[in-house]
Amino acid sequence: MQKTYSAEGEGAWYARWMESGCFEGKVDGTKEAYSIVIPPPNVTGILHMGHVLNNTLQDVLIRRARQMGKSALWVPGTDHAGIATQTRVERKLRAEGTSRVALGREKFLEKACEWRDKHGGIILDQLKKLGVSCDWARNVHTLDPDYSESVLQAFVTLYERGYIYRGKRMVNWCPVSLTALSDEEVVMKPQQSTLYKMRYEVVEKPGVFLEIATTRPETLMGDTAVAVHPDDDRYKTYVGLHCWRPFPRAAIPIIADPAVQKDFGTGVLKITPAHDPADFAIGQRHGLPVIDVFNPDATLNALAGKEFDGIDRFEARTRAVQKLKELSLLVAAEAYDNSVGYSERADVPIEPRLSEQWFLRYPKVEEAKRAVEAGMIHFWPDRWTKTYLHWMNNIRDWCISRQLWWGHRIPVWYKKGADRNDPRNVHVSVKGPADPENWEQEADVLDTWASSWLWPIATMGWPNKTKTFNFFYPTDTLVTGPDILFFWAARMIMASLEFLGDEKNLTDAEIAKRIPFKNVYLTGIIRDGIGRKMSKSLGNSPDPLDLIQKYGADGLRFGILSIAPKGQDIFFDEDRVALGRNFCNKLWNACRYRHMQGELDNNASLESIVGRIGKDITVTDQHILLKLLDSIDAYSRALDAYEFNTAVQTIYGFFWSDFCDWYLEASKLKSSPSTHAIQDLCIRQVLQMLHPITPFIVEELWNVLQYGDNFVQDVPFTTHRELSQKLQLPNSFCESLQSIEAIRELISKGRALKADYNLANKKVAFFFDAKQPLPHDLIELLSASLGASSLSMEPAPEGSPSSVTTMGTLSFVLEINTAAERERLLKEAAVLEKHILSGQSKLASPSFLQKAPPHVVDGAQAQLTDARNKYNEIQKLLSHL
RNA sequence: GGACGACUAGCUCAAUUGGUUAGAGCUACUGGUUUACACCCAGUAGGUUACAGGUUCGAGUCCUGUGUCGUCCA
Repeated sequence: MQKTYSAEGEGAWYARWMESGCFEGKVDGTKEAYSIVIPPPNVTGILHMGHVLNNTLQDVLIRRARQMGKSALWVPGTDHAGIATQTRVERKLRAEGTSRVALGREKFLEKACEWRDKHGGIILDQLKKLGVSCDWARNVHTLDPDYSESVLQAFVTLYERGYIYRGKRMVNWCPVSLTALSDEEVVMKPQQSTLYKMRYEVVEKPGVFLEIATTRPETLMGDTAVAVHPDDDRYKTYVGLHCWRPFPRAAIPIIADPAVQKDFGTGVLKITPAHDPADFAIGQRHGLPVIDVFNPDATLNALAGKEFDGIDRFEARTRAVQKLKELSLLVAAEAYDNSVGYSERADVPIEPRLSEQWFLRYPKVEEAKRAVEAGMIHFWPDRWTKTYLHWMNNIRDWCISRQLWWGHRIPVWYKKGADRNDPRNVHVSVKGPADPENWEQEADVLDTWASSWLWPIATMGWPNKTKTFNFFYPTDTLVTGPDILFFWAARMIMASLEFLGDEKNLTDAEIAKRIPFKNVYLTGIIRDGIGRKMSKSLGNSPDPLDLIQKYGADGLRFGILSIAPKGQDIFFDEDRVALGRNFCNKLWNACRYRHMQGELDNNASLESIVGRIGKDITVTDQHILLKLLDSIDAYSRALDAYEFNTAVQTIYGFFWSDFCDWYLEASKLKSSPSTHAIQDLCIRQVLQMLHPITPFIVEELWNVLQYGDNFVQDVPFTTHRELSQKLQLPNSFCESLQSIEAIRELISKGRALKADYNLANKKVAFFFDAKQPLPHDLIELLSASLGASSLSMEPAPEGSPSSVTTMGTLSFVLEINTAAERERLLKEAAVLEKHILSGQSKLASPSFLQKAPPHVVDGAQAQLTDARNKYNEIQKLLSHL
């Protein structure tokens, strides 16, 4: 074995796993099913740290399920990411001197498919480098023919059930992507903008002006009214009159509407129904005309007036303000903080725009709430339940149409040349009309989320009832980020409840059968060292592949899991990955050391190893066995509660501190078949615990130490209960826990004493004045661990450097610096004095003695006694100096 | 404006759900070629648990308020 572990062999192990088909999700009635569907990454994306975290967590769950003897399926796949992909393909076309429009829909889609096929595999290959154990043969893409059919079927079903409608509404319009967006794709950003105050002259009272506040003067050309609150005494007399819109000059009515806020600005609002959702609603109530002065790309059109025609919206704002100034209508321009909706993808302010779109009234909202409230679906951490319910309670219809070409084209056809609003001229079906030449298909495609909300059911074959579906559905755990709780998780719940059976109100039992997953684990968001979200634009995200290259996939996985507390944001630090790599190296070397100690005995099964442990075992042996059992228990409980970092820390602490630093060091004194067996046992169980976390190195070492020919994932996990039954440790062993802890304290004190006298690497003659006789093997251990040239079990001559411990006083003989030794002892005495005082006052309090539980009182008493003993001993030492 | 979360050693995180002297790793510093490992070993230093009150025999933990940061929703 090499002196340093190298992760170079990871690829070879992955290839062997793939060859064997061990990640295949098998329908096997003799086993319990366990399944996960991957949150499909964007097909043209590349791996980032968020993917690493998310997929490592899923891999931990799925590998652990296999170890527990379940038949596990992890379905991988990608989504087509409508806007993102189309934008990138269009960019490429522009670079080639052509365009989407020039090519036409069919040619463009060919190009887009080419692009997808070229880039689409990248992220999947990257995931394989990370070691994830998906059933790759089942890889699904949202634009695959089968999946597409599911998406269209879902649309048709919802249409038939009356959830889908088409209508002219205010939508969030992205002027760059030239498409509508759903509310969820709009992010509010705080802005420092300007509040303009301008005045409109009252038509009926020349010379009288109304002052109006607005942040968007560039829309005033679309004003069709001015509104005040009906109870606003300042303006009551004006209601019913008109005022002059300055340009294009026109008389517009002054109306009263309760939606106007009296205390905002001047209390007078300009009403632009075409460019503001609230104004649109007011316009509807008052029958106002709608004048759309914008083009789809947010330049202004001829309705805004000749001088604005073709001008960009922000330039138009400047010009409109200028013009108001020239007309002496601008009263003030004040700094003003507000929030503006931005397009999530294109990162430009969205325009509220009136357009013809397809909308979905969400189905099964009540049942979806019920599923979570009744605990059929559990969020981890639980607090997300509240966020989920809040969104569900304020849910609004979903704009599902997108003015794109890349995606699922809406399966609606209109009779050529006929009125589209007449239902008789509309055909809705998966296959399309029988006489296609007489119809034209809807141009829009569906929102990508309107395909991925079917992910758990469509990847398993819906609408067909497949064997896979029957066995593996519902899935067990969805692992995802809180940022897509609404986008995706909530919608999947509703979709599954709606589509898996007849349309009706569902009973709890029916809900439980239809839910897509039983648990939702919300990961933290990965941030950089100073708390910023990792993003490509900031350039603060390391490339996971570089990290894998540098530290190995195992190191990366270990590192990221070690800082993944439950649902908390994660401050990424490359040092943690180094920690993971170092741990792998430590593991490697411990195994190498075992290998060097001599021929391996029979390691082929747990039974054979346990059988090799003889009756000759020492206190040290007993101690490590108890610690091993504790660790397995703590590890299992942590993973059951999705506390991944706790599981990692448990293994780390046990293996590095208990096993390597103390047990292996102690066993260097004398090795026996029993100690070899115990080493083999500890390593074996550590490897089992590590398999979900660092699968590559585990597989390698499992082979090196000849634990068996199966892949580790197929070896049944040895639980705490099974192991303790096999070991049959007598209760008396529990004493070994305490005595070893005490010995360790003693050794540490002795080493510190040596270090104080700059003797750390020298052999020293020690004296130990023990309170109670020590067994022979512990004396040996003590002597060796201290680096003692000799160890006399008697008090040292008076005036020797000493350290006081619970077990007794440890000293060595040396010509000492009296002043320094006194200072050292006084410092310790001061600490003890503090403890004694606090212990005394506590035990002097009757209410403490009365109300505190006995074990706490006993503990305080024991502690006080110990501190007093040590204190007295130190006083004695001081008096001899 | 509302909701949720966080605040513990220079940094990243623990603390068995209110119980004995708040622990690890990293960093820093000191010393180490003890034949598994310098990706290592031994040791030292580092804390008024954000702040102010309260409940309690006992508070990092529970309650109230304040502050700072983050996320989500208006």
